[in-house]
Amino acid sequence: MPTELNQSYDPKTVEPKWYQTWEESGCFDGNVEAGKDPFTIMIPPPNVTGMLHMGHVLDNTLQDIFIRRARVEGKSALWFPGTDHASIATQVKVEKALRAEGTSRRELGREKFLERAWQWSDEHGGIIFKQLRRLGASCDWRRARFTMDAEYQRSVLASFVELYERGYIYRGKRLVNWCPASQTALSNEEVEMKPQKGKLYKMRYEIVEEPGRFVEISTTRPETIMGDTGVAVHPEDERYADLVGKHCWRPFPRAEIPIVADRAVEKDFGTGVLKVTPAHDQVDFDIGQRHNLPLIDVMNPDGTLNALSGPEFEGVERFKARQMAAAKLEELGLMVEVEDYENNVGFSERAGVPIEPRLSEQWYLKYPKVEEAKRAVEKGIVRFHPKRWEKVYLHWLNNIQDWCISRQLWWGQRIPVWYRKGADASDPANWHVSVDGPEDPENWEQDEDVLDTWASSNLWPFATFGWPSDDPKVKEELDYFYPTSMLVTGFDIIFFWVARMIMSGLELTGNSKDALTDEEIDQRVPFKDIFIHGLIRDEKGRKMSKSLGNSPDPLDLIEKFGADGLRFGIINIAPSGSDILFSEERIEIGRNFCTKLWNACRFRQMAGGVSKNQRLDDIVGRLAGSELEGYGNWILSRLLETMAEIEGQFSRFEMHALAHTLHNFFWGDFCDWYVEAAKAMLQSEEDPRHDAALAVSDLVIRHTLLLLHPVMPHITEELWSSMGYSVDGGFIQDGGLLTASELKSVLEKAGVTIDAAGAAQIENVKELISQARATKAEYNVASKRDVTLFVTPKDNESGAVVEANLDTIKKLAGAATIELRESVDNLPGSVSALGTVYLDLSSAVDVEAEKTRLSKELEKLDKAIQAGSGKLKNPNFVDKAPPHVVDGARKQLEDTEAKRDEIARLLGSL
RNA sequence: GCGCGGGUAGCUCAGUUGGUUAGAGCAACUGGUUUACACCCAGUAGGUCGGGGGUUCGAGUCCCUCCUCGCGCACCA
Repeated sequence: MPTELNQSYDPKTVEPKWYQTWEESGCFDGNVEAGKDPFTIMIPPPNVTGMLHMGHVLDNTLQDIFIRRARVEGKSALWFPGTDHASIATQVKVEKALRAEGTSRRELGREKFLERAWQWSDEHGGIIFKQLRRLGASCDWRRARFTMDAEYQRSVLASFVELYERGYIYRGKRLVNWCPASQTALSNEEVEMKPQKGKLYKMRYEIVEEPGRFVEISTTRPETIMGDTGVAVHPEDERYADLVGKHCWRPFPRAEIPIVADRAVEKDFGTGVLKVTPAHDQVDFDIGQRHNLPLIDVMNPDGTLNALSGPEFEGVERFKARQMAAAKLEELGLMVEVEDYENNVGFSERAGVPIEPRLSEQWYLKYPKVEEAKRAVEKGIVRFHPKRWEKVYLHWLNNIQDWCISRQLWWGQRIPVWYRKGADASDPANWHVSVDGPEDPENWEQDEDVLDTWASSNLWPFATFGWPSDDPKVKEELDYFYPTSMLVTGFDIIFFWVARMIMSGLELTGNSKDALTDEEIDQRVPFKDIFIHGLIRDEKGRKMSKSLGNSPDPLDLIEKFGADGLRFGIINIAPSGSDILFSEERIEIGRNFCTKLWNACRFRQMAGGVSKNQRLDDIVGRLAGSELEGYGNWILSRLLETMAEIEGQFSRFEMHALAHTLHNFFWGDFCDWYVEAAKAMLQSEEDPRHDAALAVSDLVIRHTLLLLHPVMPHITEELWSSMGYSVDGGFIQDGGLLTASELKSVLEKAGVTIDAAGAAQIENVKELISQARATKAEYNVASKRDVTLFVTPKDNESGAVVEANLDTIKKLAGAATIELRESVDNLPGSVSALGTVYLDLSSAVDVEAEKTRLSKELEKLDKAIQAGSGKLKNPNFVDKAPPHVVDGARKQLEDTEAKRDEIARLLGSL
């Protein structure tokens, strides 16, 4: 039942009301529905303890738009929500809390620590779900999954076991990126290279075989001298050729170390001599391997030096040790010089400290189906939007290295490997790898480590459904919803997450196979379209961050602008694929648009009779048979154009343009022109156009609501119901949005035809009105509503159009009378396609001002004519350009010349 | 070093395959309460499309080159 709208729109009451109604009704539930096409999006799971920030607002608004559009189109839409345990991030937070209490995870022990972590995630978790609800996210909350749920954990362990059995997972001892703060290994992707200002120390080592002779060596890390087990030069470096095979003295602890030749050394850098510390540098490690140099690890896991570095360094923190080592070199007279130096240092992304290459034993994944993952994108089975991200993705895959998946953390899925007690743990014969563990656990010890967070989230598109399982329901749902329709995320996790999901989907969602056909790829990929959006930055282009305090709380913005206002605002300012400069001012447009929509509907309600709105057929029936008047024809043709435009924008993922299209159509075309023109027809109920004008309004509003609903779900739902469109209390999502061509044929079947030529005439009428308004403004009578206008029509047809639209022209231009004349002299006028419109001034015309204005216009037209005629005189243009372009140019020139002549005449008549 | 993206009105951005006199929103300015809306209405002004060269009948759009800003990857101790 339609209800009367309040004077102003209040999102604070309307939005929560509808959200609750929706959720209670189960209308967000995504179910297998035979006969309906599925449309699935898996949410990029936010951190379980995370709070909603602007990035989430953008990401989830976009997802909700696609999901709700799918529902309005009659698909079975499933938006699958959940949260990620964020192993390292969460553990860091819990440990921080423990430190504040004066304790630590080690003191607590694994079991107690995990209790605390669970407690933490229970307390802080779920907040973001509430916030997403407030934003209007239409997730199927029944299904919400957490990556630490028992069932999900089993999926993760099952994937480990499966990949192990298929030979992709192995254990290896090598240099890893070690984070001394979190004391865990990290993957290459978790290391961020940052330029650092430091020192380059040039020192000298004495040659053992030639006392008194020294080689000079540059280093940025003197604290690792104690781990040096060699010195290397380039094999073709003549300066040092005679030294290769000899030895030099490592100053402390003093020892002889060999001089080797290796191609990894850059001749031209520094002195061309490299100190080799195999245990603390990747390049050095490789050199060491090639020359059988021993490894001396001089550091503890926490970044302090150990006993091997000598008594005076033992227990000293690494940066302190650097200074001490430098001082000691000075003392020994071995320092040659120290200069300021900037180089790139790897930082732990989470803990923010420099990582330490460290030798340790870890679990690695050799990525499966790399070739297929490339092929999926190269062949367009999986498509990035914008397309340029394909290159980034492929580049990463082309340089892919095995992934270190074990973490020395406790919060996460514990690696499902057991080692036989008392046996050689390095021998796989003594391993037990399974989801449930050995049957005689007393004889085994489980691996202490957990898996990298991303090693669990990369299963998200299928593990959430219960994979792997023999349950027919799981199979049925996967068959129906998987591969999912699209993924919406930021470019910052293309490597971390997107690429890995594709590879795990390819490997795990079917039988073990060495190679896949294109068809198999098509069935196994986790999604078909990847919509990559930019990051939100502040108005100065800086990243939003807590420390800068430049990140607004989305809930404050919702308070101010409403969730719908914020949603529209953020989409409206988000250019496709590049970063978004956020400013609150730019969100206002969303709130203003809500208000406009509300008021336009309120205006329509005041005219009465909205109870006849229910079905599309009802409205179309009210139009049937009668011929559409000009503006009605025009706005309906604009509606069909707009609908078609939006269909294209959805298919091309142009959400930014979508917002503009909707805004322009509803505000610029419907409110500013149609409604204003319709006022003239609504003035009297006897006006023969009265009922049709109402029906046209109803048709436009109905479709605007349907088109806008994905972007602004709450207000459109409220209006859908208040304006009487709801059938038996049904939601707008069941409104059955037709395509532009479907709607066109529905109208045609009812005898309502949209006439393109008629619509073009109205565009001309609009132009004439604008010209009249401009002339009035020029003479400072813009606000007078009783002026007289004269029109000298261009031809009979134009005259007829003006006659036919006389009352709306009067209304919209603000004139009491309009007279059609053969000619008019001595009055200011403007030229339009239909003819010249003059302003009748009772007072004298400011001839000089008018001359200036017209001369300026004349000048502009002359320029255009010159360009146009020059073009047409050019035989090359006439011969080579396609005929329609030449005709267009000719027509253009004629029109412009006519306009020029008319203005010249006006000017002359003054 | 390799790669990607941007440089169009004061600001933020559109500008499909090259084809009318390059658009929008905001800000500015002028004038306004008319059957909803000042979160409004009407109007005005503002751009040699980063520079240079080329292809073409025709270039904001294609090619080359340079400048400039941002980002990613790699990395020499």
